[in-house]
Formats: sequence, C-alpha cells, structure tokens
Amino acid sequence: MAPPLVRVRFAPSPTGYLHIGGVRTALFNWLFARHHGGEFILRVDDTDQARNVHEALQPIMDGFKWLGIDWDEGPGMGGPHAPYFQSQRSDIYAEAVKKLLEAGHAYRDFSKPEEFAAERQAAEKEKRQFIYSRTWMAETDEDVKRFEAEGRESIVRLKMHREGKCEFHDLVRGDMSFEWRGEQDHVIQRKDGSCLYHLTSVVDDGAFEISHVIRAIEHLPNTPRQIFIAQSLGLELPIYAHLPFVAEPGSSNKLSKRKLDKYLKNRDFKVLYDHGEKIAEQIGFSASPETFNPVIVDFYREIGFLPDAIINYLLLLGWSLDDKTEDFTREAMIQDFSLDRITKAPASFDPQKLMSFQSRYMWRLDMDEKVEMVLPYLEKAGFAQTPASEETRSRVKSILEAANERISLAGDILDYSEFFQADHSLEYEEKAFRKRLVNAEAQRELLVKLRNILPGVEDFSAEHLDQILHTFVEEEGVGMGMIVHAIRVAITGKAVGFGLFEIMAIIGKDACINRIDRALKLVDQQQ
RNA sequence: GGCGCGUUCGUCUAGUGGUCUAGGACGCUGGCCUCUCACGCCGGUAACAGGGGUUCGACUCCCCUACGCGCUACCA
Repeated sequence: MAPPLVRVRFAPSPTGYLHIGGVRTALFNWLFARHHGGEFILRVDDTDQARNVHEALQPIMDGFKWLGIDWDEGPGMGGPHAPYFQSQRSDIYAEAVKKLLEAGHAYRDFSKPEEFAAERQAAEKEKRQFIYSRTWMAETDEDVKRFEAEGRESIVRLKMHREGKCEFHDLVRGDMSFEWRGEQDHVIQRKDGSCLYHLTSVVDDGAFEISHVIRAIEHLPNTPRQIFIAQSLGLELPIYAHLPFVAEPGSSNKLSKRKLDKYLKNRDFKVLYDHGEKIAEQIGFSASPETFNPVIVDFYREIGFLPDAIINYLLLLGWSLDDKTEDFTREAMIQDFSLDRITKAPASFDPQKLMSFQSRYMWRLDMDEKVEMVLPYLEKAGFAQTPASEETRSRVKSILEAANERISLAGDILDYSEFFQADHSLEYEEKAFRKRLVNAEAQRELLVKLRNILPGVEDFSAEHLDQILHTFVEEEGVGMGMIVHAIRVAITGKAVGFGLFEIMAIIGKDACINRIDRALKLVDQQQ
C-alpha cells in the first residue's frame, strides 16, 4: 500500500522537559497531519545524549499525551520504520556515510582540530568568508595511508558545492535561494563513528518517508546542507515549512528555559508564576525551576490548566483563520488549519492571553468535570480524603457553583479553604478583621443581633437567607452594606468572596454561629 | 564579518493597490450593575520602523537604511 501523502515528524531531544515552543511546533505538525489524514511521527533525536534517555523522554511523552497530541509512530507506538531512537540507528547512518563517501559527496578529513581552526581564524581576521582549503582531504587510499602514517585521525565532511545556488520553496516563506559557496564542508561523522544531526536527520526523514518538514525558523539556514545530503543520497526531497519562533513575553528573543530569572522581571510573567507558585505551595509540590517553570508544560498541568486552553492559545501564536475567530475545538482546528496562514514574524508568548483562554475554557466545563478537576487539589492540600466523600463532593459542587468565574485554574479551589477548615482554626485577614469588626462598633452590634436570630432560622438556603437578611436590614433601617461585610469577615476570615448568602448556606447554620461567636470573642480580646 | 529571515496598537493578529479617517482579541482604562470581589454590559486608549521610488492612488509592489533574530559547531 502506498504511504499517505502527508507524513510529518517532530523530533525532540530527550531533555527531561517539554518546552512550550516545542509544543507549538509539534502542534502545527500534528494539525497538518490530521488535517490531511496523514501521519504524525515522533522520533527521538538522542545522538548526543549521555543521560538516561528513557528517563528524559518520559516527561515529553507525558506532556504530549496530556495535551492530546498523539503520534502514529514512535516511542511506545512502534511502527514500520522502527527503531525511532536515533541512538539505535547507527548502522543506518554509517551506511549512508559510506554511500556518500563512495559517491564522492563526502570525504575523510585528516586535519587536526587546531589546523582547521587556524584556517578559520585566518579567514576571520582578514574578514573574508571562510572556505576550507581541503588540505587534509583524503580521496584515495594513498592519501589515507599517508595521513595515517603521520598519526592523524579522520572525520567525515560533506564535500559541498562551491558554486551555484540552492533553491527551494518554503510553504511559509516562499521561494528561497542560497549560494552554495556560503556553505561549509560540514562534519557528518565524528572520529568515533557517531554521526551528526544534519546527517541523521536527513537520513531518517528519508527512511521514514517524511513528506513535509515543518520546523522552527532557526533551521532555515540549515536547509541547503540538508538538501545537499538528501540529493547526494538520492532521496526525494521533503517539502519545507519554517515556522517563526515563540518569543519571550514583550520581546523578540527566542523563549528559553534558561532565562526564568529574567522573565520574572516581566510583570505578566511574574503574575503567572506567582499564581502557580501559590498553588504549588499549598499542595506541597516543590517548585524546582527545572520543572516548575512557565516555559515548561508540566507547570501548567501541575496547577490545573486545561490542555484544550493551552492548545487553543498556542494555535493562535503564529496562526490565524481570519480577523475574528479565536475559539477552536480540536475538530475545528484540524478542519481549518493550513500552513499558508502561518505568520512570518516571531510571536511573543503572552501569559495574560493564555490565562484568558484558560478562564474561558474552565468556565465552560460541565460541573461534574469541574468537580473532578478540582478534587485532587483539595486532597493534596489535606482538605479532603482520597477518595473524596459524597459530602465533600457536594460541598465542592456548591462552592464551584457559587464561585463561578472566580475559578480559572483547578488549583484556585484552594483560595476557598475556609470552607474546609474547622471553625476554631479559621484565620482572619488582619486588615479586614480590624476594619469590619474591631473598628466597626455599629456593625458589630448588628452582627450580634443577627447572630441571635440565626438559631431560629429553619431554612438555611441561600434564597431564604437572602430574604432574612433583607428583612433584617429593613427593620434595622440600615443598608445591606452595614451587615454583609461583618458577617463575611466573621465566617470566612476574608474581605472578599462570592455571594454572602451562598457562603452562609454552604458553611451551614451551626458553623456560621460558631464562627460569629468566635470572631466576636476575638474582638473582645483585642480591646 | 558573511549569508538568511523578520518588522501593523503594549501583546496576539486581520489586511495580498482604492471598501483603512486600519478591523477583532488580550491588556489597560471610564461608567453601569452591586453586599465585597469576580462576571456581564456600554464607552475609551493605542499601530502600518524610517527614507526613497513605482502608481492617478501604497499598510499592501521595488530599493536603501535602521532595528531584531537566526545560521556560519566534531550542538540539536
């Protein structure tokens, strides 16, 4: 059976984390494949990895799975072109090098690193373009013997064209043209026999029958040398599409994991990070910058983001359908995606806009889904048993209904810990306590009066409490504001929150009374 | 240095020679709603990097400059 017309790949290095920019690249590949009914392949670029590949790959695969980006071939999936780890494909690369050597498109180079470097430096000093003299190029067996007799060791270099142009069409950039003479005789094989990126990448793209290479723009200048390799090997050229990179918030520098400290100086970025850190602290997650960092996908999963929100946001980072559509379901984005609507300029990562997608997606969730999302946070923070009791679930549901748009991240449920704390251990915000109770004698008196009618309230529902409170203020001849704040602070410890009647109903009659009594007692003690 | 890519509101973007006194979204902001906060609603702010062409007409085409970024590795 003929392979499908579209086969694309994403080739991560096993670094131990999934970078948000990488996700965007993978997403575009994935969408392109799904749109065309093609295949998306994951290949592991581990040619240069000393570390434990399996361990370093797991977070990347977990990240993709969480985001709903699935691959048709690759680690964990197998496929007709296995293995999908470059570290296990050395023989294939060695074979390709041999072929290149035999055809005269590559040569053994016996230069010593310092000799080569000296040539380069000389060129730089004279401000002329460096082109290797090929002094130590060995093309015959005699050459090899001679150089080896000198005790030299060899690597393999590409014997690049030195005239003419490399022309190709890029689906995002248009027609591209590079002078061949601008290319170096790149090394493709080290003296220990291991091969370098350009070689392995091209060989695998060929072997996997990759139809379209969709990757970040930093690879654009690499394309001529890769085309050279592919042509020299007699491979069919893939179609290229180079994506703009994802930039730092408010800058055109490429987003990098290493610069967290710097990003934290950006206000919006810091807000996001602090929001996450607050949640992480409460669930006892140790926030190491290696994994807990807004350029890494794990960060978002840990604090309760929705994969769909992240994907939707990333989709619009360098791509748009028209001048207004912003919300895309998976089906819609697969349906509408096309490479020709990709932007050419770098797109900077905007934490605020990401957050606005997240909020919208969160609000739209069904109540049951929301409860399930939020429960693990309460469990980790010690506010609920695992598994949560029916009582806890129904309380959580009430809170979520009342809190409504106030919860954007699943971890935000921890902002409402007052509903899970014991009456005697509730903490009061000092400022609110002073303003609404200690320094508010009239309000306090009203609070005492109200407290005394609460025991007689049979129906403690929000609707009924609404009535009771309104009747109360009417009879007292005061505004609602005179009583609401005092109650809120007394029973939640906080100055702000959602509707007071809902709060009272959720906390319940006994607890409300207990908390009011306790608050009043604390006021006495302070005076 | 050489080569390449890019440049519309603070940010993501729409715009492919006249419909652009440049549209949408996020943000910011004024007001309304209101028991606080949030939501919601109504309104506001704000951009074609600069200079030359081409053209009756340029955000759109060409050239130059500036700025940013990338490649120029026995990294990927």
